[in-house]
Amino acid sequence: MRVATWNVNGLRSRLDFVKIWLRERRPDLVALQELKLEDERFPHEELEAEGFVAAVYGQKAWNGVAVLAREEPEILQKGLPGHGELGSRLLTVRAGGLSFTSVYCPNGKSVGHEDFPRKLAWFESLADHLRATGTPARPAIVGGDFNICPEGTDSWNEAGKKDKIFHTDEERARFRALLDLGMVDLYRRLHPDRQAFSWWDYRAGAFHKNQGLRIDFLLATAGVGEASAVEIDREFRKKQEGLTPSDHAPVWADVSA
DNA sequence: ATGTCGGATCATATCCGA
Repeated sequence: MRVATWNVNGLRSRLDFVKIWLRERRPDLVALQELKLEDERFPHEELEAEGFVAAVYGQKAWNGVAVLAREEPEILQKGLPGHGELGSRLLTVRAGGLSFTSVYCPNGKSVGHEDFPRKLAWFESLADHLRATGTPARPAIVGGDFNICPEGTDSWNEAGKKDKIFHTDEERARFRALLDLGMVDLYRRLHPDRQAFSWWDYRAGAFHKNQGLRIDFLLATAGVGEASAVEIDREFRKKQEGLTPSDHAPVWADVSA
């Protein structure tokens, strides 16, 4: 079974691009983030034509998460309890024999901004929620845009970004706490020394210069087992058939479940 | 280059967020 996560940066603008990727990579379970649309505007019919049934937790203009599955997913959770004011950022379903979560973690803007402590608190609540729902003890995958570089190698400019947003010890401690629940970053486990990024700023030719960050992850519990392949789909950060890509590349993994 | 995107709005230009 192929699972994936992708921050699409606006599903209405990205739909044709997403369809190209779905046809090329044939995933079975996809966590989408940054839909930027309300539930009633989700393109169910077009995605059903591609062979997917979607569960959606949308929001007007900002945020919004969804899961694409091969069979009707059962919704287990919409939203991180206690954090509704930060928008639609979490959706958990039962699909493909897994608990499967799509998360769009808060950006935080900058250290010192009022959003930064909110980001840290959001991560603490995410860990609490996963623990309280017994997620680590079950076959589960949490996929999404975490807006944190867990280690120096996950940044194109670790030295220059020291103590800057996405690179702080505070954020890294919150991310590590998720792993300490009993989850593993599937990409990093299979590629322990590889520097690869999943996001590049649209501005300043960042992609061309490979000035990126690895901030999109598939976190899996022990019940999922080892992935036979995990890739960051850099090809799909490039234009496809003249269509503009998201600023994030998809990340996919082949798991045995 | 504070350089590009997507989306919303007292819209046809400017803002916000990333």
